[in-house]
Amino acid sequence: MELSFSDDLDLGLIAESGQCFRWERVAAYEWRIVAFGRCLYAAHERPGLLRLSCGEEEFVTIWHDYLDLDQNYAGIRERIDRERDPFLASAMDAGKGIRILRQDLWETLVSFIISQNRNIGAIRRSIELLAKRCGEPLIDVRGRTYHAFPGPDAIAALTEEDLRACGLGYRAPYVSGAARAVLAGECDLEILKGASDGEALELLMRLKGVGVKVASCVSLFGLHRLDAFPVDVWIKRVLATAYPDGYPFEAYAPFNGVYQQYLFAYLRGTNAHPPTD
DNA sequence: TGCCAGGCCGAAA
DNA sequence: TTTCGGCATGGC
Repeated sequence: MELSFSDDLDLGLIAESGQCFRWERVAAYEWRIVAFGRCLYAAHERPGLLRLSCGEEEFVTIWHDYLDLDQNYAGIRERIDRERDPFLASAMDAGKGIRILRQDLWETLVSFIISQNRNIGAIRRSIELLAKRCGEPLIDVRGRTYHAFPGPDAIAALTEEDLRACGLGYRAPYVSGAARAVLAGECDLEILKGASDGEALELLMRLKGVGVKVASCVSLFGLHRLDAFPVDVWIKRVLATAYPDGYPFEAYAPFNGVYQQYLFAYLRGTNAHPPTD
């Protein structure tokens, strides 16, 4: 099907934004996206028009929400006083098209436990190995195999050796522990979804291997708490250099996480853009 | 090859 | 309460 859009939406920027790890570039303007046990091919056909490999029904039930298409990102950008914060203004110009995906909570939790102290390429690799090892094998619309992200039961059933074979290193017991905590109900994903922002952070950090940074990423990308503000080495750097007198968290609420994402993408120097002609 | 990565844990100060 | 060493591994 075709999807016409007028708000921010740049697949390349989203793919490289460090929030998702199962987007694979398959052509200049086309990505293969695995999420919620499905596989979607999405391509920039021309400005304002995507071509999607799914039908209307799957789009409405899955991908519309996944892409957060009910949120107005241009409006979120326009809240910023460009003269007062020229650095963020530049970051937004470069990152126009980024959206915060509504990803599966469990997958997001595991992904960001895996993410600690690793670069994005290595995170992708581990998640793919994990899915191959114990995720359900499926066939996409082009006949290629993909693997659904494994549930807590499948991951809990793996040995530490299995997990280390996915390149998890010392994070293996963290991933295993999270799976067991969810299975046992000690970490209730449904309760997390209904918790306040502060409660969600606190509950997530009860898991071993989940500190404030990972909990913030899970809040932002898995619970869609758009005010969550993950601070990694890149963000720490920009706070010290571009905002030596403090960062205006209060003024930027309740979208601190969205602005953080522009800053992150800007610092990492991603420059993927859809066709403009 | 070395440096670094969407950091966290546990101990020491 | 803050600081700091150690940690597994792979990308660049």
